[in-house]
Amino acid sequence: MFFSKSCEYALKATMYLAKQGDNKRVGIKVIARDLNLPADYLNKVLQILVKHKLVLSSKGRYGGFYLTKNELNKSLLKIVKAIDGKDIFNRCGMGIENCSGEKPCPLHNDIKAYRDNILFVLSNKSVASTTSQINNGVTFLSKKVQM
Amino acid sequence: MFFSKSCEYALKATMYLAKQGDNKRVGIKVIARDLNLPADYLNKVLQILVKHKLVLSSKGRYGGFYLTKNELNKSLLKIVKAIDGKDIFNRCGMGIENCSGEKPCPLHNDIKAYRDNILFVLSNKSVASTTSQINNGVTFLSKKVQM
DNA sequence: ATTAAAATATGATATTTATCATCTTCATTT
DNA sequence: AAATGAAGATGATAAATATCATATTTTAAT
Repeated sequence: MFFSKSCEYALKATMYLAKQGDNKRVGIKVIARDLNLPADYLNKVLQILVKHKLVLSSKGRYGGFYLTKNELNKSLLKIVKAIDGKDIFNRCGMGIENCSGEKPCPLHNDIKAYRDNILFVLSNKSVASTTSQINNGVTFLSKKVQM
Repeated sequence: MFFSKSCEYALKATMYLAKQGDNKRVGIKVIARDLNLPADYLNKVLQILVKHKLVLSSKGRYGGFYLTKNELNKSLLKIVKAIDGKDIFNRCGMGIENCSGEKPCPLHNDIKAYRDNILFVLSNKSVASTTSQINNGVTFLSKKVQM
């Protein structure tokens, strides 16, 4: 309905890493177990984020995925765009090719208004910003209450 | 990003039929040609709408798909729900199973606001309401300007 | 009655997305 | 240096969605 599954996984995983704090390396198996996600698939997704430098990784023993201050300050929008592509926020809601402000589809203005809004939210929320609410038990990343 | 292709096709086709006016029967080939959509697939989609009584049809020579006042007054939301299912507006944006107001994911409130807005628009816009703007050249259903 | 033109029903194929599995590369510990 | 445990790369499979194709049923005109 909104993001692809890959994108959902990417968001969960980065928020999860953020929650673990600065520079804490976590292996894919642990992330997948805690978030209840298929490990190998999540791995692929994270590798895309690594390529986009939205997540860091180190190989070898005691390696894993992690974030530093730099990654923690990036917006959630960057995660979304890295996985679902740059123009999921531009594509016409009715699938009309050259739908635009000048030549809109019947839903263009309605959809655009609200989309711009969510775009704004995602571009203004940093990965780090989700952590405190999660730690306070205000929001959750999985069915299970705590990890 | 929002609706499935099937749903996009359904919306286009009903708006197209609305534009043709009351009781005007149009065959699938003509609809598909005018909207630039794959005819056989569109056919399948329209048959779902027929089953939901959102579109009427008559078989045989001079048959086709059409709308009456009754169908014209139904909301766009009904089209969407018939094709993409009842709960595309409820499913958690991050894919968390029991995400809810009490136990929200980190994006719950933002996404909910967005979706509620779209839901409101769709439930308040009738199929017929899209016609005049299309006829006035304010909005469009396909690349081609007129049909 | 026959025929033609339409929807309806159904199944096969293709494409996209998601998942599973395996092998390679690399860094760290011993 | 060797062994281990992690990410990285790649390919195979499965599932969901979209598309293509065909045979059947129905209606209306002739």
